[in-house]
Amino acid sequence: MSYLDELNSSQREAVEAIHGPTMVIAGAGSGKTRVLTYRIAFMLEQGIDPFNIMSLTFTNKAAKEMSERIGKIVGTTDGKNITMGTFHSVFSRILRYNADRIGYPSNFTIYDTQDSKSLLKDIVKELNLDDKVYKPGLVLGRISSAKNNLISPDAYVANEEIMNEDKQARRPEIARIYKTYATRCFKAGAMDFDDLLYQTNVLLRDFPDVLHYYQQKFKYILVDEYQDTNYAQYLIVKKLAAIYENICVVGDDAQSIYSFRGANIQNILNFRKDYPDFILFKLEQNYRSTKHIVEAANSVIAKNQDQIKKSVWTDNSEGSKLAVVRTLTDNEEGKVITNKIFDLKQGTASSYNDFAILYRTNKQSRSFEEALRKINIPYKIYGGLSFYQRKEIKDLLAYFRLTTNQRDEEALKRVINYPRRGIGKTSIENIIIASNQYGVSMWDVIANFNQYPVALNTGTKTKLYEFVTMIQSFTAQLSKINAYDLAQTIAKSSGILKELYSEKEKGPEEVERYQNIEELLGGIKEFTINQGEDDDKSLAEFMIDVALLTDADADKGDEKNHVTLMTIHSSKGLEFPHVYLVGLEENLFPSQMALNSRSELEEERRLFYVAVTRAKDTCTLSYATSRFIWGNLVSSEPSRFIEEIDPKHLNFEAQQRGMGKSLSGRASQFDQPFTGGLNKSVSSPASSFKSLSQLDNSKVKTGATLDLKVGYNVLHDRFGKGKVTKLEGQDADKKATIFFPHHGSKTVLLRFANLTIVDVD
DNA sequence: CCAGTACTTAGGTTG
DNA sequence: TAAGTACTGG
Repeated sequence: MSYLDELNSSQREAVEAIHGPTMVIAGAGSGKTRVLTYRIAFMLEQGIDPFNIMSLTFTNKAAKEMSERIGKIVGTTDGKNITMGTFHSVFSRILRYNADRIGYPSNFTIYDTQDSKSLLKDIVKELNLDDKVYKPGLVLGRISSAKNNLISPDAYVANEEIMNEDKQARRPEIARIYKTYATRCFKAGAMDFDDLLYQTNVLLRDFPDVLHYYQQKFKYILVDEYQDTNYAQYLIVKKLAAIYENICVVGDDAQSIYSFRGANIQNILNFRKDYPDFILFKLEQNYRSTKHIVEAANSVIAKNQDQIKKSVWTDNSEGSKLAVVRTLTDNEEGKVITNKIFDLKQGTASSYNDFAILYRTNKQSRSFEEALRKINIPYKIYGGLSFYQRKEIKDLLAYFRLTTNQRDEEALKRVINYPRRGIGKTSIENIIIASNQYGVSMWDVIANFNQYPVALNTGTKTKLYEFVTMIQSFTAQLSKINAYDLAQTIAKSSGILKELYSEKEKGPEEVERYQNIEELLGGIKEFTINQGEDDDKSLAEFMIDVALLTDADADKGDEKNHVTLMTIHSSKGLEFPHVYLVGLEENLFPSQMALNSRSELEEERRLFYVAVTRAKDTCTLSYATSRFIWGNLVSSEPSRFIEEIDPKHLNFEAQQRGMGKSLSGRASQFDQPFTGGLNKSVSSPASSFKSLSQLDNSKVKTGATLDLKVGYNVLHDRFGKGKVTKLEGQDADKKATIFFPHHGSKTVLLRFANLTIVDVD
């Protein structure tokens, strides 16, 4: 029972109330994760079977942290038997078990956002709609919010309010796109991220026996970050908890920062309605931050109208006031903050891990990155392109996806001609047309030409046949060899490894790509054998979760000594001794787009609250009086959020001067107009000369008539001397693959390449 | 097929 | 400005 002694009285009450509906409103830094983990430990101690517990989180990061902490307290065996993870991962597994009920294969693919957008782009084209009006991201957003509110394509058309919204936005065809999109996903045996929640709802709605089974299994349900759940998630939880009502939700309305993508604060109010006899616990003591920080944050959030009343307080020391720093430009902001970090680190013997720079938008990272690099401070930027989104990784994964699910159209489109095997755009379009015509998947078409005739020439059919046979040979090995061996086989036989290897000479980016592939294969190797089970894991098993993984899963235990740079959104749930909250300017934070309505402005304010409460010891606020926005220097006003802080918690620092020599980069370009505009008059005549000289270009190429043979040495205009290694195509399409010592292997069309034969060795 | 250029567009982000 | 895509000339 020793761990219970580590809790304060309200924490302890929240831990011990394991029966019936409970809601825990947990202020920032109030020990929320501790309560959740101890609560589970307490349940097990009371004899509750871990198989009957389900604990849901909103992010991978939170899920991982929770599972580690629980493992430590209750031991790994019990820990493993608890159903724990994000909504998406937990319900994707349940969907796989029951896929046949709703007409999906159990090995359905999960489309990520890129896949969804690429499919939507195709559909917009096929329906002959304007791709400027129906931009993939925007359309996906509409579809996503429909699914999050459990609105099917048919219900969408029938819903007047929604249809009117679309009409007024001059996008009346979204309903049609949605319907086509849903059909295509289904045909491909694929679910997008929103489907994982939407289809779970369908499953639980249409199959009472399935619902009953999971109601009995999950007698105890915990939901973290409840303020960030959307309607689809809310309803799943409500249904599963309907019999036993042992449900505990934990959240903080003041930290709700995802309403822009469907999170619904209403869920907290619904909870009161759904379980009138629920017990409410409030965790109000902050253990993280100094008094100045807690009270500064409180004074700002008090300006919000929509909130559950609570008073967060702390027993910690008073600490120092929040510093407010003003700089002239965004570049100077980078330098000043960086120097402050350097000085504080020297003065306090702390580690660079103790520092975080938080910003509203990802693109603000640039000036800090440059400044940190200049004075050699190690840093790590979170966010941006994740490992699993990189092109080379997605390419190889597409082969894996196709191996486990041939109907996966996005995977097929990605690799059908990568590495190049002479299957062109027109051929692919014809295959898509045929697949729509026959109502089958693209794979069905290319694997059964007899059954589904397509407009393709024999040569292309032969190439497709080879491709199909290759994939089938991979599939045949799924149950025979382990994940790592099959992954290796695919990487080699598909030609991807070779392709990347041959590009390695080109430059550091190509080398990195090759290394990324090696890293992925290494990760699969670890997955295959590391599990300690009797049997090796298969590639199909590896693919189950891969679409749901993020960078947080990729870099394992990276305890390097670095300053952290991230957006405020991704900082939620984290804490740092020293926080630098930068770019505090009107129209940036709060974002210009949030100024239209009170509710949007209040979400920005909650975001500000989240940012300030990440800090344990010091918090520095900074803004620049001018900043480059899309190439123009725009002057800016300090953020209203600074004024909203009770000034007794603030310390306005004198403006920093002479930090760097000259304002570098874009700042000096700003000076140019004042120095006479000379640069302008230099550059434009030069470019007009160039276009004049292009006009009288009358060179004529006759390369196609060259009688080339493999082994000839030839001279190319641009690449110099090289040796012909391969010849293919007829007449106008005749092309040669030539190895150039300085540029690697290139394939050129003879019609265009101005080749001269040097010798015929 | 390759590479250079003209043109477009620009929010925060998890799974 | 910067990055990404579509187009075009060789």
